[in-house]
Amino acid sequence: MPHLLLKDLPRYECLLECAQRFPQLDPSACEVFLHLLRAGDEGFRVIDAHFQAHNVSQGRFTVLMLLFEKNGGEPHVLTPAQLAEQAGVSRATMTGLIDTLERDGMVTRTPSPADRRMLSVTLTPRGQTFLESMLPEHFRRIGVLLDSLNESERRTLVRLLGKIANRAAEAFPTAAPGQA
Amino acid sequence: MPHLLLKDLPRYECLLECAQRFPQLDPSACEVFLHLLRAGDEGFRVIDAHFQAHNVSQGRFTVLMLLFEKNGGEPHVLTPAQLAEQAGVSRATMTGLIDTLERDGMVTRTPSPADRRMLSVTLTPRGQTFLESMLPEHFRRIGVLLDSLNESERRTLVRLLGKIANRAAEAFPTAAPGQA
DNA sequence: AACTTATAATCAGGCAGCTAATGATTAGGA
DNA sequence: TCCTAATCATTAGCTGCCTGATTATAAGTT
Repeated sequence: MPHLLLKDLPRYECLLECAQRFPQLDPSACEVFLHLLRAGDEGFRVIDAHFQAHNVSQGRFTVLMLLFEKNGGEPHVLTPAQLAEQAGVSRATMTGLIDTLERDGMVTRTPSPADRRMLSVTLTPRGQTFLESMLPEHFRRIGVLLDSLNESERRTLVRLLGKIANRAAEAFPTAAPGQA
Repeated sequence: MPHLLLKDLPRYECLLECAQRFPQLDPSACEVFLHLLRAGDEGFRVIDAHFQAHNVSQGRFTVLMLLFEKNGGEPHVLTPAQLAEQAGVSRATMTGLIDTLERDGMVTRTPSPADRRMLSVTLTPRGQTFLESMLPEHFRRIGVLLDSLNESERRTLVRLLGKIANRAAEAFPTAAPGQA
């Protein structure tokens, strides 16, 4: 599941040595890249452990959050296709996610009166309660992960991470975006 | 496969609104966290597309790299257990990875003369050639991803990402470390 | 009405990682 | 020597995600 399958990152000297053999290797770029994957993996591991304790996967959690009724907003009723689009997964995957969530009583499928091909997916009261019970710890964990960075460092991090993500999307656009 | 299943990150105002309902939610921490997962996912997507073009998974690539003979180093012959340890996967998973790599002629298993329970896994010439042919593009992609950051920004990023990873490992240690 | 095209949701099958259980071998202790 | 415990690799079966094919419905064309 993790993106980086390495217990320990290679030392910088090792990157330098490797760069002699492969002139394309930019040691400081590789170092940043490895740190990025590791930090992402570690952060994900922390929240995923909490997910597993509540018997929910990242995918199912995302679906619940997309359906979650915010403070005074409308009920957020979406079709499987809309959910798949916003979650960035294929419709087939979304079918499976909704299957599990429906079996667990978190969401319900209701046929659409206008178009019989379509369904509406709604969060049940049980799903609402579930989220409200687990979200505090979820947010607490994220807060702990970042509590050693001050506001200035956080702004810097957001800016630099944004640069990398934008560069990735621009230089290597996605070939087949999910379900175009 | 990605860690973050969201096409678009929530707006900051949305985090602020949510924070009114959940006092544990630290908006700037959440923003950094979302950016971290997204940047990690995007970076991984870029190198994984290259892996797929060469019919290799992240796991198999890691095994090949662990066995890769550096400039003048020794041949890097390892047992499946050592590979699993260094790659951070279970031994069962490593068995499967080696199965595939051996079927493709990238590595060989040889019985250990000293201890008949053990094997040695070795990179074949074909595996060596394979790595040498794909690594330049691999490193090139990492260079492109980071080419909009100067050296100062890279050092900052390494430092801040390191802080997060260390905080994660320290505040939320892994419960069952692979195969202890 | 009949035909074609597009779209919604689903089904079938695959792959990568995991845990738990198994068989073979080694090491240590009485 | 024999018994027990530990270790190595493997197998079997699970989950979560994926792609590609399938079925039902809708909409446009003639």
